[in-house]
Amino acid sequence: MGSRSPSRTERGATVASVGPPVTPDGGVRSSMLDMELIRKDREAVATALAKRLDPAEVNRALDEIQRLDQERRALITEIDAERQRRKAEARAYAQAKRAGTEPQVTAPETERKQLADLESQLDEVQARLRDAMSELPNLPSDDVLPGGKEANRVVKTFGEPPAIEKVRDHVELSRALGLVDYERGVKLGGSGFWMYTGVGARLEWALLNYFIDQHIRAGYEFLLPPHLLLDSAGFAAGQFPKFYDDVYHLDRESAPRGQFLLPTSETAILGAYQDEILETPKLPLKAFAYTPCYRRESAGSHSDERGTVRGHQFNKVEIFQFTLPEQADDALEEMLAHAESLVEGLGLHYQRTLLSAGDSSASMKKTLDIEVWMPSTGKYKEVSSVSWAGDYQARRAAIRYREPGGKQTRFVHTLNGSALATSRLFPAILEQFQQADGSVLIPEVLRDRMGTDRLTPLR
RNA sequence: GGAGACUUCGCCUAGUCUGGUCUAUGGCGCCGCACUGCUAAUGCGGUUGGGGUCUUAAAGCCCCUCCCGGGUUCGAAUCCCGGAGUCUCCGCCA
Repeated sequence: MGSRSPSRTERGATVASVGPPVTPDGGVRSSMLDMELIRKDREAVATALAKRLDPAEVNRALDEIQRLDQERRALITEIDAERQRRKAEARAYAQAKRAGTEPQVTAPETERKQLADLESQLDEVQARLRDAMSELPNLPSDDVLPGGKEANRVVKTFGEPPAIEKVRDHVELSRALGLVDYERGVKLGGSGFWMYTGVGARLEWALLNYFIDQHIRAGYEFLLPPHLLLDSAGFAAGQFPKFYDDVYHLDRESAPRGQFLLPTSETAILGAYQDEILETPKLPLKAFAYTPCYRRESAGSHSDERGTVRGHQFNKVEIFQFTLPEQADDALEEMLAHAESLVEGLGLHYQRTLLSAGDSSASMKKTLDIEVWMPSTGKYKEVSSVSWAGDYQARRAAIRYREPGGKQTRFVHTLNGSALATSRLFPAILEQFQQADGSVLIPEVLRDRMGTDRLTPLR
């Protein structure tokens, strides 16, 4: 995979090709946004993008893209014509030879060089086009508000903050109940790691199993993917190039092909279907996966991110759907309701927030967070993010379906949602269900799995 | 880690030794049509995926695609080099 130009990551490190492993011939993956839409209705694209980017910057990027697109098509026309000529000549040569006449050879040396020149020009233009395109985020959905965090809207609330006389935070509770060994976790993995112990490990596992059971019941297929993925999967999900430096990479020595530890199993589920044409009757295709998630996360700590709230490795179950475009709305609602039913099943107070354009991740048209109440900080903390990517990820991953009746292929829509991340539910459970005597009540749905209805302090 | 076999348009498969008429064979599946009271069977036709061009659209035309990348050649599924993957055997190993 040689000729692709290096791309720059956010922190300025030059990395070798994080692009898709396809020929740079303008294949299906060459656009992240629909190039035809940019050609036909640039205004609409610019307006949508301006919800999350500086308008001047958007215009500059679109100018560049359209210029490269034109250049690309001009080169292709030229190259195709040249190839056609040479094919015709080769055929004439063969015919002449068969007929016994002396075949004509026409200055092949210079011609070949000329064609090679054009081809390398095209390679370069396409690499630049792809780089420019892959920097562009998805077009936010119509109902998503422009702006940053301040434009997020709470759209739903479930339950009430529990009345707790003297709130103890989850770190204190975990220690007192013997659930998490922070010190030994650091001894093993360095700062940013912890170790669940004893009943803490059981609680963690019970949560995961509760989710898994519910997803199976809801018709999602259970996947346990590799945790080490090829770069192409990171690109497809839209995590690369932007977050290239935020994941753990193996060194060239041990992984010559470039592999990284997945930051979420979303990357794996999407990547699993790269380059495939899904059977239309099987859509929506529903799958979920459990994996730990590995993230570098910037160093430093906030008072409201103590304990297990933010770390380099945490457990998450991820639900995912591949749908027809017209099924996406319903799927989003279904996934949200499903994820929320898990939190409700645990009896936790939470709210649903519709994220603004600027606060949603770049690959998504629309994102809703499920945020659970943390008594110790008096804030809500995200335990799930449910998103609709439209065809953005499907384009990058080349995942299509066939139009019924017609034989045209189209890109599927993808949706994903955490369901759920335990590292924040765990503290929320401890804090919301703490009792005056220092014990913590176990949510009913976990009691069978835990073999107890209450966690009591170690003596 | 070592040795060998292999990778062809959804699946199976012919073609690779001996480069051109491969513009890729045949079967299965799928789609359409015909026949039949219905089903089955049969017959005929279609069926890789991309890109470019033209068009209101469709059709057409052109280019690429025989695992990937490079090379040789007027011309590569076919020859050469590098890589990936699969299988078999051997070795090693939590």
